[in-house]
Amino acid sequence: MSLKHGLLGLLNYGSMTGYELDKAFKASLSFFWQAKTSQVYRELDAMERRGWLTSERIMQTEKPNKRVYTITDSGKEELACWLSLPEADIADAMRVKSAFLIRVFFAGETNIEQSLDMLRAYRDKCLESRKSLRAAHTASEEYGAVVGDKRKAAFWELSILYGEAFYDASLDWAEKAITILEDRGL
Amino acid sequence: MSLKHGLLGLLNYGSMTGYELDKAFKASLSFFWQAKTSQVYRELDAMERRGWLTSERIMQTEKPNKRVYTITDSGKEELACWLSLPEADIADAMRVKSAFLIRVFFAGETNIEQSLDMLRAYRDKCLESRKSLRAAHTASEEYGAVVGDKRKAAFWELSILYGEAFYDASLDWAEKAITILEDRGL
DNA sequence: CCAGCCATGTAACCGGTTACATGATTGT
DNA sequence: ACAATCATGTAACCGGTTACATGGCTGG
Repeated sequence: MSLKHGLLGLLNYGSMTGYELDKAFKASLSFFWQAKTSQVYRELDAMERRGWLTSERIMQTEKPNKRVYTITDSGKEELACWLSLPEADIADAMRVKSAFLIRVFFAGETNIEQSLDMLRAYRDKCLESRKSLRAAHTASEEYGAVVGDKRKAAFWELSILYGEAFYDASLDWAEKAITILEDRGL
Repeated sequence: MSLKHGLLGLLNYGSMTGYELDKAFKASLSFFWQAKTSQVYRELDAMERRGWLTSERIMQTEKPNKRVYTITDSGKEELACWLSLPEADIADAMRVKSAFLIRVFFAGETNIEQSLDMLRAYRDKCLESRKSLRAAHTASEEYGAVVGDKRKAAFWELSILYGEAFYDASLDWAEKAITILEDRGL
């Protein structure tokens, strides 16, 4: 149930509308978790029913009406509880799912050009993602300095560092894989 | 739809029962994709309805009756088609989902000991997974030599190499993160 | 005697995806 | 003129998880 807890974490920084939350989620957590706008609204509803949030409808004339969500004490408790789940649950949280690697596993069924194309496309995507993370990194450093909370900033940095390490490793692998296939003529 | 295609790929090596497929899936593809036994049976049903498979019930007296699945030409076509999807879909296949990283992102809300415990537990799990992949690697090398298909064996190796690179990078990151937090006293 | 393997599934539920609907304001 | 931004959702569907049901044979 990570989407709910991701949203709780963001709302813990301050009250927001569903629209703003959706954008905040996509701007910060989308590297580790993806959610469609329609799902965000549905989850907010469910969270309010559980008493983790309250919402207030605000009428506007110039713009569409909006609904501002605020985390409750019960929601803060739930967040704290989720953040301190024991180590046992970490194995679950670590799990990798990659359709790409299933394709690699079965790529022996395709021809040489096809498998090399696939790997080259993967390498290019990794390069692209790596570049956009570099931008995110500098943006986060500046933001961290503004906010002034060194502890929070340190963890934001760490999560970005993870992403960089991940893409660097993926890139190295892709380049090595391409070289191996080219050299062996497979 | 990776589970369906993973199962197709395995059935393409030879006909099997649902039970055997489930075990084969868990033995080979479970690093990149996880599926419960009950889901495997459900997917096999759906795949048969689509005409990708046929099944034959085999009565046994000493053991429970079984049902052997065989890939059809239409299923082989579908597999080939999936394996040659264009680069556009690779971005989708690359996507990372990690509840653990959401926890890291919000770990600034918890205390020092809690966040260090979390990172140490993560590091330990990585070490464990890394060790079991080393075993899988040697097993795959031996199996590859027996099968004799160098091309297939090369891709099995590559997918395991990916896993090793992934866990090595995760481990390095975790150790670095622990050092940073300890040094800065955060 | 009990654990574990063999072998099949069903039912309910939850979470994620796709497609659709509305409609005013602001900037190029 | 056209796209983007603001702002809300609904409905149907698909994929993954949890819990449950059955039952004989084999090895420690």
